[in-house]
Parts: sequence; structure tokens; C-alpha cells
Amino acid sequence: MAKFYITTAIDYVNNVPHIGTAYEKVAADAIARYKRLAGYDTRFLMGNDEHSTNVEKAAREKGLSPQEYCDQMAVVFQDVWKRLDISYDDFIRTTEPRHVRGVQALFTRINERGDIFKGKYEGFYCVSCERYYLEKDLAAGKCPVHGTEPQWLSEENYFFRLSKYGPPLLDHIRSHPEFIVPEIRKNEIVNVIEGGLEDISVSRSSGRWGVPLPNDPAQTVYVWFDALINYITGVGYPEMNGSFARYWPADLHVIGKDITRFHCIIWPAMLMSAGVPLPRTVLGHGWVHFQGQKLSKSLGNIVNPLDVADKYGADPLRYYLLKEVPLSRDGDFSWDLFIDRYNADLANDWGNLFTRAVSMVHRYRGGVLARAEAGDGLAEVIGAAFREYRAAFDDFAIERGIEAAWTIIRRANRLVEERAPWNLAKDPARAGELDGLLGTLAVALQHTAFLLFPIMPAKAKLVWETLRLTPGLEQTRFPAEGRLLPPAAPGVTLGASQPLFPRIER
RNA sequence: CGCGGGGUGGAGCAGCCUGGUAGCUCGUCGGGCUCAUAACCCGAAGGUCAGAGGUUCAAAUCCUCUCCCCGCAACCA
Repeated sequence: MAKFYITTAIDYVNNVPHIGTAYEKVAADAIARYKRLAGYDTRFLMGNDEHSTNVEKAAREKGLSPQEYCDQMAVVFQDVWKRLDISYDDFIRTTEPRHVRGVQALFTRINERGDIFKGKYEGFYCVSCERYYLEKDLAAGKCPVHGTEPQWLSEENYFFRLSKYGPPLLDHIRSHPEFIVPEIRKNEIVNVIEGGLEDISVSRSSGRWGVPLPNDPAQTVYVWFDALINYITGVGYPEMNGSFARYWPADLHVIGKDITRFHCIIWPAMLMSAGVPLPRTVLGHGWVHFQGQKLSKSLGNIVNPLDVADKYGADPLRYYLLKEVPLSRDGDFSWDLFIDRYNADLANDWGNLFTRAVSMVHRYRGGVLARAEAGDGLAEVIGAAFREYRAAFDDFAIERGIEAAWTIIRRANRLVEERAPWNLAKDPARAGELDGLLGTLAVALQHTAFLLFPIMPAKAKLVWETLRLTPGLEQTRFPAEGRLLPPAAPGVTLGASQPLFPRIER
């Protein structure tokens, strides 16, 4: 069976997840679920980035040890992901021994390859920011954030010979057009590389909260160097057999556009140095804005995804994000738009189709579905929708996949008007026609539930189970090209009709 | 001359690469239906495609210039 290994960025534990963080996980989750339906042996990794002095500081402010703080945050994060139905298979934390061991192993390997050297790192250092500034970035000689006088510090650090990997990286990007998507991100990265790469410092002598360097335990591994490695330690590196052999290289890293440089330059260079194969694709998605503005703490417009999920359910939030925010672009979240989409698409279109169809089976047939066959040309509509859906997902255009599923929903709703089952029901001679229509609607609902399972897993399952379909949705796979899913058994009694998405009144 | 994205009916977008009657979803208005969550179905109105110039038989689409909006410092995906 073909495998598919997908990862998201691991999250820095300084802050709780916001709607933008959630967007990335939801998108990756939809792709992972799609791949499972498509029959791939899918592995979906997420995790937390727990090192760095910032974390140490945040812990201290709460009167906790860094480890205690990270343990608490790990619970907070995973709780959010569970409530959003994110189906990750593993959750890695960079303080775990399995990760620390892997970081040290990879560092050693790169060092053995001659790509680590000791050098002096010096510059203007702001104690409050805990970072260095270039002279040009200082505001009148002071820290641009704190307005304080920076110190001139110099420390001995270990450097990674990134500069020598520019040409091989360009070669790789050119010979693997799928390596960086979307196109705009690729162009950015190519520009950066063509501008020349500099060696980077990959250790810190201050700060103790990190992975000790194997060759110099007085220093810790720079947090980015440390964090990126989670993608391989998450599948067992440095153990090269087992799941590493099975799943690496990753098929898809889903990350934010701000960190594409780390993932498309530093990370592949590290892997090249260590002689480890590169990930196939890095997808740098855009931002979710809130009512036209970038999410920002200083603007105070951070939206907590649980505020939405608790009020209206995880599925509508997932639907909104996936439909309205294409991975290739920035998108916007606003309550008005959310309610519009919810009512128009979920309550009126899909939800109503479900309710009216199931209600008619109960009202006219005592809940018994005579047969589930696709009549009235629905099979062709479904076939076209499935083809478009798969093409869209393979292109990471989830919104187009959703649109494809909707062609079935619209067709089915139209069909009800055209066949006017309320009239058929009055004429015993047309009982067969009515059964045919009800069966067609059941087939339509079944296929929409299947296609929308990666988007709205809970509601899709409810539809599936109401139709009394077996096996369960998780066990069902895409049918062969041109075929439909296995139908419900003739004569099944359907579950109760209920509003899938109660309208939001405002 | 810093880099990049974008300006298409009220809103959000597609179309631009590969010129040839301006398309989709929502909203608005009118009609139909009654199985359904006043949902569904049909129809209509509504656009100088930011502006100017150029190429062409023909430009939203290609070229040039101008204007406007949004990112590119930090929190932050």
C-alpha cells in the first residue's frame, strides 16, 4: 500500500492556539483524511516546539519549571486539536527523549560531514528581546522594541555551512517542480537563494533550555535547528528501520508562509548534509485575517477557534476555513461571513437536503428505503464530482473539492422539485417512481457524506449512520473510477431525520 | 526607481498564461412549490472589468505609464 506522510509546523508553546494555527491543522487534517479515503497508509504528525529561552521565560513568569510549563501547554494544545477533530497519528514534543536523541544524532552526522564549524557570533544584543540586532535595525542605536541600549556581545557558536548548499538547493527546486507550492512561494525562495546564502549559527551558549550539543554540552542547539528535526524524529530517526524506513521522506509539510525559508532552505540543506532524502513537498499556506486585518496581539483581534467550535460546532468552523481560505492565498474570517456560509451552505443546502430526504422516507415509507440506486442521471453527476474532487485535493485546492461535492447537493435538491415526490405519494400507481427517487436521494446523500468526511467528519458520520451504511465511513475507500460506493442494503430502516445544522438566527 | 500580492455588478471570488458575446457563490427583487431548518426550485435587475495610452479586425485578457489598497519591524501560522 502506498504511504503518505504529512506534517504541520510544530507550535511554539508561548501562546495558546488561535484561529490561524487552527487553520493549518484543519487543512492538514482534511488532506490526511482524504489520503486515508484514497487508500494511502497515512501518517499525520503534529507536535509542540518546547525549547528556547522564550519558553523558559514564560515558564518562570508563571512560577513553573520549563518542563512543567511545557507539560501543561501540551495538554492545552492537544485538547484544542481533539475538539477540532484533528486526526493526528502522533504528537511529538521537542523535549521528549526520542526527539533529543534524534537531534543529537543528526547534529553529529552533519558535524561528521564537515558542515559544522566554530565561529564567533557578535552583535548588538537586546537582553529583553533575547536576540541580536543588526546595526541598521536599531532605532537610533536603541532596541526598536524596548528602546533600551543593546549590549555588544560576542560569543563562540557553532555554525552550519549553509552557504555551500545554495547551488544544490536550486538544482533540487528546479528538478522537482512540486517541491515548493504554491508557485509564489517557490519564486520567493529561489530569489533568496540566488541572492546568496550565509552560514548560520546553530547553537547558543546562553540559555540552558534546549538540546545540549553532543560535542560541546555547554551549548544548546538553536531552536530552529532543533525544531525542524521533529519531522524525522517523529518517525523514529535515528532508528533507520521501522517507521522511518516506512514513512520518510515526508510527502507534505504544511506550514505558514512566514517559515517557508526555514523549510525550503535550511531544512533541506541539513538533510542534504546528513545524507537524508528531502521531503517531497512543502506547502506554505497564507494567513487567516480577521475582518480584513492581520491577526495580532497588539490589535487584540485574536480569535480563539474554540469560541467558534463551542458555539456552532467544529464542523462549521472547519468548513468555513477550508471553503473560504484557499491554501494558496490569504483569507478572511468574520462572524458575518461565517454565519452567511453556515446558513446558506450548511443549513440550507446540505442540511436541508438531508432532512427533507430522510423525512420523506419516514413520512411516505415508514422509514424503509426500498432500494438505493442512482436514477435521473445522478450517477454521472457523482462521477464528475468525484473526478473533480480528487483532482482538486491532489492540487491542495480543497475549496474546489468542496465545490465539487456541492454539485451533487444542488442536483439532488433540484431533483426533488422536478419529481415532486409529494405528488407521487398521492398516486399509488407511481409508488415505484417514488421509491426510485428516494433511493436516488439516499445515494446522493451517501456520496456527499463521503466527500465531505475530510471536511466535516462529525456531520458526515451522522449522515452516514442515519443512512445505515456499512461498513463505517472510516473503513470506506474511494470506488474505482466510474463506479459508485456500495449502496445501502435494500429495505433498511433509516435513522431519524434531524436538522444537521440548525439555522443561526441573527 | 526596494520586494511582492491585489484592484472585475452591493459582498467575496473566477476568468488574464493559450486575446473573440463578462462567469460563480452570497445578497436584492419577482414567481413557483410545500417533503424540509420560512428551507428548496425557477426567473430578473445590477458591471465604464481602478484610470490613461498603445498593439490588434478584436483586450478584463498582451505592452507602457499613472492612481489606490494590503503584506514585507514586533507578538504571530
